[in-house]
Amino acid sequence: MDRVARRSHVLDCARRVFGHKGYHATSISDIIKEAGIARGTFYLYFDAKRAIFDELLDGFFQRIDGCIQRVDPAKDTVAVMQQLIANVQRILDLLSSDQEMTRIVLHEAEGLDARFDQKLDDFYRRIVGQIEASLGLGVEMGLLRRTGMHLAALSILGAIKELMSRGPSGFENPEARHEAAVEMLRLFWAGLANPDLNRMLP
Amino acid sequence: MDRVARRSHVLDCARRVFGHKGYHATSISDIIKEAGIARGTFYLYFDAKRAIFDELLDGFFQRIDGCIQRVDPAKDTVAVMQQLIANVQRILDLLSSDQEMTRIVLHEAEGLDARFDQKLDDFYRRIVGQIEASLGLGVEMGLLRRTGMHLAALSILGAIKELMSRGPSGFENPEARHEAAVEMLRLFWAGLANPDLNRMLP
Amino acid sequence: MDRVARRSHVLDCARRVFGHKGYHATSISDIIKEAGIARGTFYLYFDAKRAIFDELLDGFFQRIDGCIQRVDPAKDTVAVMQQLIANVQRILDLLSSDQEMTRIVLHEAEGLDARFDQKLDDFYRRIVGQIEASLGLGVEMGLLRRTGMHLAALSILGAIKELMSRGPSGFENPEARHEAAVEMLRLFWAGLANPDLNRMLP
Amino acid sequence: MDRVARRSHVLDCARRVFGHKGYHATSISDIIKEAGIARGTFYLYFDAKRAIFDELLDGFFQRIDGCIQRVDPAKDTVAVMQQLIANVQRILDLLSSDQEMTRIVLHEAEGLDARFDQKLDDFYRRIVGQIEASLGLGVEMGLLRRTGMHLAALSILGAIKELMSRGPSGFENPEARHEAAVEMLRLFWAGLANPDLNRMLP
DNA sequence: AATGAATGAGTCTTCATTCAT
DNA sequence: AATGAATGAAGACTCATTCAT
Repeated sequence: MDRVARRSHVLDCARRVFGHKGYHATSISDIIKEAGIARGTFYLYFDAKRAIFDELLDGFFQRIDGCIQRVDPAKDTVAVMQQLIANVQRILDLLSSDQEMTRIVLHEAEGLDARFDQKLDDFYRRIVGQIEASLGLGVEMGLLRRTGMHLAALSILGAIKELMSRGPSGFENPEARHEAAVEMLRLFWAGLANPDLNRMLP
Repeated sequence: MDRVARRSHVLDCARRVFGHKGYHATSISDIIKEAGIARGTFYLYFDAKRAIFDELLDGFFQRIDGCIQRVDPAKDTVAVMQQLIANVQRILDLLSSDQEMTRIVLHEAEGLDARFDQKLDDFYRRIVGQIEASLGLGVEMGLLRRTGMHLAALSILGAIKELMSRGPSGFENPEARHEAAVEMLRLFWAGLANPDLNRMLP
Repeated sequence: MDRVARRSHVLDCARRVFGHKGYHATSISDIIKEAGIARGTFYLYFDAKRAIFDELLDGFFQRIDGCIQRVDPAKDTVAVMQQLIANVQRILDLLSSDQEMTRIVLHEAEGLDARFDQKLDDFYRRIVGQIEASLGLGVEMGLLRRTGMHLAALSILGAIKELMSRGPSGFENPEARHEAAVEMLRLFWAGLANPDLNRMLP
Repeated sequence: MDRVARRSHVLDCARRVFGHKGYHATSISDIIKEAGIARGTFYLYFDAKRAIFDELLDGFFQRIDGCIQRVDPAKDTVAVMQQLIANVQRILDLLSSDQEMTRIVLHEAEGLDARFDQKLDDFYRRIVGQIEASLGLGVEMGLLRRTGMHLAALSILGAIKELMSRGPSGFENPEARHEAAVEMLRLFWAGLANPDLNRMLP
């Protein structure tokens, strides 16, 4: 096994163990046992326990960033909606395809270390920024109202996080994820109100 | 200082340190240094590090539970809305008043220990259940549509969590919190769409 | 309760606890809980954990010493034997009547502390000395052979100790103890007797 | 130093320290100081303080078990006696050669822990059983009387124990040990012998 | 490159003893 | 005399990291 292959093998194993036991409960011993390498070998590839965790996080964040695509301001409202739905769905798909990292990010990655927290915070702010940008586009197109967009962006992020944490477990099914993405759009686009009553709002 | 006062003094100090450094990074030494007591004294009041953290968590959860009040199904829609806003605001007020515990629960409390995680999960499920119950009431009153209520409940929880994690920092101001509560209601009740366009939704 | 009564009450309780849990596993907390007194009160009556244990040991040793009575060199061989049997039996009786202390001395009292070990060693040497003196009397009377008396004395002590440690459990019955005393005499007498007198044994 | 050598080096050191200070008074720090290793290294070879003590005990018990050999019921009474003497002497030799473990077992090993006590008790019962079996052989051969064999077995065990605890200190000399073994046989044989055969003793 | 033995700082927890009330 | 809160030294054990082979 060459350097690169071994490196990524160890990363895989670490991800599995971290996802299973959490950061603190995972020891270097766990990782090298899973990877079938010697103690010293681990430090040949990674500087420290923190470093390998860091790297897992970075890779995961990058993949998520890749899911979000700039919305093309087509004239057709439906086409815009579809792009938004597609963005959400790509994220749900990715998270579902890497449940270990999802679990790590949602449940284990906070409160470990000031540097980790900073990185995580940066990531989330970036996500929120991108959501806000998308919403801004909708505003410009006259599709969305002008106020409360920051709160909305936070809510959308929170909704995705809760969905993955505590949502229905049938998410291995891609259609369930599509359905969820559509439902999210429906919720945030149109709200919960009975359509007939919508106009009484202040 | 009598037993009760000292006990709550130690709890306060522990909360401060946990909030600052996180559960794992906090050692008993940190707590007793902050509290100005001897090592043995700590164990006179608390069985273990876990126990004091547990107690902090329990107390906080209880206070949050106390914030949520059953909505009275008044005939007047506005009155219902006001009750919902009041619920959200009470929660925001509490969380703002105890930022250390808020930080602990949001950022540090997961992934510590199977028991803690269970407790936290139970708490969140309870909250989601209460939100769903409130929404169900709205459905029965004909105010809200019938579908997607679970996703909505998760989103509302997620929204509050993100708001406290990453929301505007001006939350020491009670009016800012009131404003946020109103805005949340507006968002979830009516959605983001430009009111004129609402009816084009599928 | 006056000073003296309380003191001996605490001693009793300590004996019970030490006998039950052993010296190291017994904490001051155990003792004061059993005695129903406060922590500080314990130290009003005893200097330290060691001190109360010491005192228990001393009292017990004294009582055992009191069991052993100088053998009167009667002309009648049978009378001598009876005195020896009576000595052994008194010891067995005492040990049976205070099983806690017996257990402590046999199983817990060694290896605690150089001073304790010294005290215990002194006690056992004294016992061995007394047994040797008795045997010496038998030698002088022409009843016993002249050699190997030290080994014999050690064996008799060892026999009693093993009997109490690992012997039949029916020792609550005084007759069983009498029987054992007689049997011990038979065993050691025949081994020690002046060969010419051996055949007079029962 | 390779793994095996280091392991047995640590065992040796631990035996020395335990023998000197007793189980409770010995800390891991004492052992590693004696062995010249780091704290963590100790735990590389042994799971816990209990574990290393356990291992010392087990090894010692095994060696003692190895000393006791089944008596061959030769026709020649003297040959039987010689075998018995040889058994006793092998035990005395072993105990003399490992005075630290002897001290530990006799003075320190009881009252430490329920599991240790059980192990020790099992060991002693096994020994007593083997002595009784030997005596039973003598009974079958018509050499010994039929009664009191359990007390006799306990006495023989007790005798050996006292001999090693409080016996003459000249036991480094193998001849002194031989002499003692012979003397023990003389004492107990005469006590146990079938009265008809008593006079054949030397 | 790979190994795995060695390290030692750091953690939680216990408990005999003291001392202010 | 009695109390019981407070003390802090000491102990067992863990584990990320280093380094000689």
